[in-house]
Amino acid sequence: MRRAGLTTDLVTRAAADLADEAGLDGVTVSAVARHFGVKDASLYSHVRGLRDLRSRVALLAAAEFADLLGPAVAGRSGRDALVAFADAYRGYARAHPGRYAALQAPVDPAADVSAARKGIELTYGMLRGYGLEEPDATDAVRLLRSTLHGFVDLEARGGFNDPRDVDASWRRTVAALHVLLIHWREALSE
Amino acid sequence: MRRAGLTTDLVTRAAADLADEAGLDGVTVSAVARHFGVKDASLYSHVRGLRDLRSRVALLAAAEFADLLGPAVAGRSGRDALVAFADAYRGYARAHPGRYAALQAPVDPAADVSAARKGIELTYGMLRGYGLEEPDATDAVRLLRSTLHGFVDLEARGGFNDPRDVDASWRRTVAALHVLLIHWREALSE
DNA sequence: TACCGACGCCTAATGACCCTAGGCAACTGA
DNA sequence: TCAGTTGCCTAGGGTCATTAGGCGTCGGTA
Repeated sequence: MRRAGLTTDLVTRAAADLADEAGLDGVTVSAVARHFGVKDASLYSHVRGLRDLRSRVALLAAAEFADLLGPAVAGRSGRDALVAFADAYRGYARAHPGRYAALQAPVDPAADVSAARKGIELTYGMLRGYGLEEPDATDAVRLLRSTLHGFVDLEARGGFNDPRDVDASWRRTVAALHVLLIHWREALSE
Repeated sequence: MRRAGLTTDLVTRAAADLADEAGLDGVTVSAVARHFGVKDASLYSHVRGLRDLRSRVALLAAAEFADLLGPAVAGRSGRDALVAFADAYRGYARAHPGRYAALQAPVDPAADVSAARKGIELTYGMLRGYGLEEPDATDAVRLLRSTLHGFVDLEARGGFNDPRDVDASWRRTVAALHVLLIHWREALSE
């Protein structure tokens, strides 16, 4: 009987692809097993279970995401960096909706969170060009993450029904964030 | 054998409460049946199935949400209206995380979407005080929804790890949105 | 009050899916 | 070549969604 030649990595990649196609809820042990033409139980040698599988997808996505965002901001600053960062962010979420969703799921505390932290650090680094210091930097990062995530999440769920071009709204949104960050100090002294 | 006295409405309410306690994924036919001390199959006289049940929770939430947001903005305008709106928005999401999550799920096309539309209209109405016209209004509504939803969603998922006070970040975020809306025209002509 | 029809809740049964335990065969390296 | 590892399997138990069909309970009517 031929072996399928599974590995933890192969299984994780298949799960990630499945997530993008069928949604994060579509990532099931059975579905992945089916994809490899293998019985459910066979996957348990490579993956601890469903939680573990989804966790691994999240980790994979976090690494990919950071690898995309890093180059986007490298060598840029200010508005250029923000636009590149935001476009890369939205681009990933659109190209890989399931992976992006996995990214939002609560992380297994035992997992390696370095990739996730790298993403946050990239955001802080990008904002350094706007000259914000604590606690403003934290507030600004939160605002930025909120807006980008919110837009992308609503878009993925089909939350924008109006015919008005969503791309245009996106550009406006990113532009608005830029204006905000520039005038942060003077506008928002508490 | 005593009857439990179920109705579609009772079942929906129980499901909504369950969503807030156990998350939207915790809303299952079995769990609701268990709550009433009834067999799973018994619920199918009142609800078409799991999809229908969750749909009804979303509808219930949409109505509650609109009933909360409406009074919050009534009689206010400008910054006051925005702050009241935003605080009511976040307040609902925090008090009813499962209902809020249900609100984001794709709506059954056959369902009554009037409550959802009412929420959007409230947002447009609130922005009227800022003197925005199309297409700026649509862009502004999208930015607003994105930021509020993003913040609330990240907060619910425990996405804000820093010790810095999340309430303070929220106030800053809402203040930032206000500044943005005031200067929308001059700052963002494309 | 006695009956009757409607329907509320039940049992039974199927099919997904998650997961564990234990076995055999297919690779791997000495 | 042969032994050990381990990849994948069978068997089996549990939860959950859903359908079909039955029975007893309740409200209304004679």
